[in-house]
Amino acid sequence: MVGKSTLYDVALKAGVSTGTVSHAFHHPELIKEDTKMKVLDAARELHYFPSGNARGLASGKTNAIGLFSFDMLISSPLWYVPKSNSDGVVEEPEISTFPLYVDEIEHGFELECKERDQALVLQALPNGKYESFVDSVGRVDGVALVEGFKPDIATIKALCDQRPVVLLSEPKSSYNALSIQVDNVAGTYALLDHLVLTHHVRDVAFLGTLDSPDSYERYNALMERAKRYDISVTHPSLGKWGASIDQAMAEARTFVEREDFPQAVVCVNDQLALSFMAVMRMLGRRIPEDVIVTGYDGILAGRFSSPKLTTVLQPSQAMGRLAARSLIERRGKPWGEPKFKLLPTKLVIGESCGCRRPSRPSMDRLVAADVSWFDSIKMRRGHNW
Amino acid sequence: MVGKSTLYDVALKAGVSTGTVSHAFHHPELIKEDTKMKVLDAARELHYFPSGNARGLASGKTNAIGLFSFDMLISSPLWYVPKSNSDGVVEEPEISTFPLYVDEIEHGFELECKERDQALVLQALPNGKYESFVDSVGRVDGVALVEGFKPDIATIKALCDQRPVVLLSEPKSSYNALSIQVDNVAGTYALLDHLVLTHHVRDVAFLGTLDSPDSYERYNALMERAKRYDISVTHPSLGKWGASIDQAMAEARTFVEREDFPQAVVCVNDQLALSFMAVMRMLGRRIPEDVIVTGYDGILAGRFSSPKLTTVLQPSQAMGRLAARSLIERRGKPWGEPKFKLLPTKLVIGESCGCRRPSRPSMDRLVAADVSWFDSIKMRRGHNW
DNA sequence: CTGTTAGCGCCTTCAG
DNA sequence: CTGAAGGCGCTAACAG
Repeated sequence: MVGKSTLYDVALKAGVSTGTVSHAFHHPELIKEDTKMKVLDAARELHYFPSGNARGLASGKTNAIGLFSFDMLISSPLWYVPKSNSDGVVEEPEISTFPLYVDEIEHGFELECKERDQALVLQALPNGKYESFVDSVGRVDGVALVEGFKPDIATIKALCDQRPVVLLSEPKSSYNALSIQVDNVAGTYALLDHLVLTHHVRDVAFLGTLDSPDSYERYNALMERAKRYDISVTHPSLGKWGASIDQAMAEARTFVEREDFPQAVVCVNDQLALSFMAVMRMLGRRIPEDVIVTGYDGILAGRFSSPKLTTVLQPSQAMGRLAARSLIERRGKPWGEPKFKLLPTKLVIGESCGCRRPSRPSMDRLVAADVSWFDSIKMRRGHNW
Repeated sequence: MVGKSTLYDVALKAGVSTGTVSHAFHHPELIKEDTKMKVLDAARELHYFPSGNARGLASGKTNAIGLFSFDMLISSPLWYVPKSNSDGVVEEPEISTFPLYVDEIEHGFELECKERDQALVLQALPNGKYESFVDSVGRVDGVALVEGFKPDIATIKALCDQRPVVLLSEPKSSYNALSIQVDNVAGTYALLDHLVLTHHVRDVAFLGTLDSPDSYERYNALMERAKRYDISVTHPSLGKWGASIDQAMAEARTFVEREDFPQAVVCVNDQLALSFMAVMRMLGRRIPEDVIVTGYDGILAGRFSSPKLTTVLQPSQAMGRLAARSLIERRGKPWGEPKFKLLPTKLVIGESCGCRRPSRPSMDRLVAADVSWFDSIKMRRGHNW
């Protein structure tokens, strides 16, 4: 009863051989309808759940693809912390979360898998932990690695020769993998063009550490474009910004008092931009009147911030979908050569750059704007409302 | 080079036996430091990735837990479709998504797995497809099933005797599984109390099909509580609401013209509530002036809708976390008896019930309200800003 | 059409 | 401390 039954049990019960049982599942056309039914019935009665491991081992594939990240993927969301109301009515017990950049990638990945009926294994690997990485890789037919991975380079390279690998947010490489990246350069150019041409910005600071390919590209592109307008770009250190809110306030205080405090602050991502805006506000500075702030990524929270964040939007979901699709289509076959795909970015004008928007986004716009919104809602529970 | 190397290759290269290699990985204390290093080096040089399947087969565990849903999990999000601006400035290329109820559950599940360094397999199963279900189960040591599953009852029951199973949004059952549900009754009571006592509602309609344990409970609780106040509850059919927006408009039109059109509409979930509000608005009705609308779940979109949605909030993330944690702690061992856990709900007052809020939620509140928001942001990229 | 059998890659006693 | 060997549950030839 409690014991798990195996293929042998099924064969025994059905009075056939194991080969036949296997055929009944995978090559039903090879056996008689009659015996097939016998087998299926037996399996059902025994509550037979085939072992995925044994299957995989025998057939040489795991039948699953992976999305691994070495850092904080799936992790800390952007909290929305409700304050208890002045009249005491509202006191929400659970904090809501805004999906971030990697969440969107992940979501796209999942959507694609779901639509293709693919199993997906998600794993967050402790950064730099060689063994866990090596371990996990053996569990999937192909894997997408999210930016931030820094295990042994040679290992990654070898992996690319053994199975299909997608490198997300990575520039063109010499690995036999598919690297997918967004067009940071075009996005940055568009951003600076807007700041300069529309808002007459003459000096900007780039905020954020250069610790990923994206951040490098963004910084470099900004420097590059700045030459064209002959404007200055500083890159002030954030110091202990991330240590605590007090530390961030301290850093911000020194920053605003510098005589080269800029007209515009280009943050390396939306999270930083949002927290920077918040801290500025706590210091009594207004945005965009006192300082213009922009971000990168286009996360949902930025559309509901006040002021609405001007940012360089990335097709994060599309990125995730593309990764999954590519992996699935390779069916375990590694790329024989380096591949590269550049996804477009798009400048999204908010209010934090000084533009005025007609109104705050509201759910009114949802339906009014596009019926597909409605269609998407109704899908969820199989039209059962 | 391209061939995947196995344990044998490593043994050969290290000049030891396969058993020793295995020991080097799993029982290093049993072998000499010296030979261990030899093995590890060999493995590294060969870029040896152990087969998860073989490991699992030999050790009898998959080392992963699953989150399965039989329907639309991970699926259609609530789109935010940006309209291109009147001044033509904004034309956002990608639609953003609001996470829904199941997304929050999933997120909690993932967070818990990540924190515990657990691999997680996600799979959306075609509803009622017995085989794919049976297939997928063999890939994990334990599984959480999201509401909406309707495969062979006996199969589920048998599964519960073989591995740990968590049933989400399911009432107490006789299965040897852990069922987790939210307190719909208390939530509904609180909701109706508020509507009656604060807004003097005398008649309400319950909107939504009764096709899940939660929906039944909500409806029943509403009926029950209504007795106490001696008010009437209708349950109008939504007809082809989900078919298209035109159909929904048509349904809504007949509904508003009924002479028993109620003061308040209690929708079975937030999505329905949001789309109902949208459709009402398209028909020229105001909310809450013309009709009060409420939902269930407490999804993020409802906090940014206009008017802000009054709803019965569920601790969805906590539910996901609890499921994952329970599964991990069982380590493949099935529950020997039915278990049940009831999670609390909380009435969240918005504006759609007629209450007035001091202000629209804005990102200002984020920091002002709670420093933990800041802390949560900074975590993301390992403090590297 | 069905049965037989040899692995798949690894782990784990059990000898040595 | 290390090597040898059986077996985990299933698939896929290959016979019959």
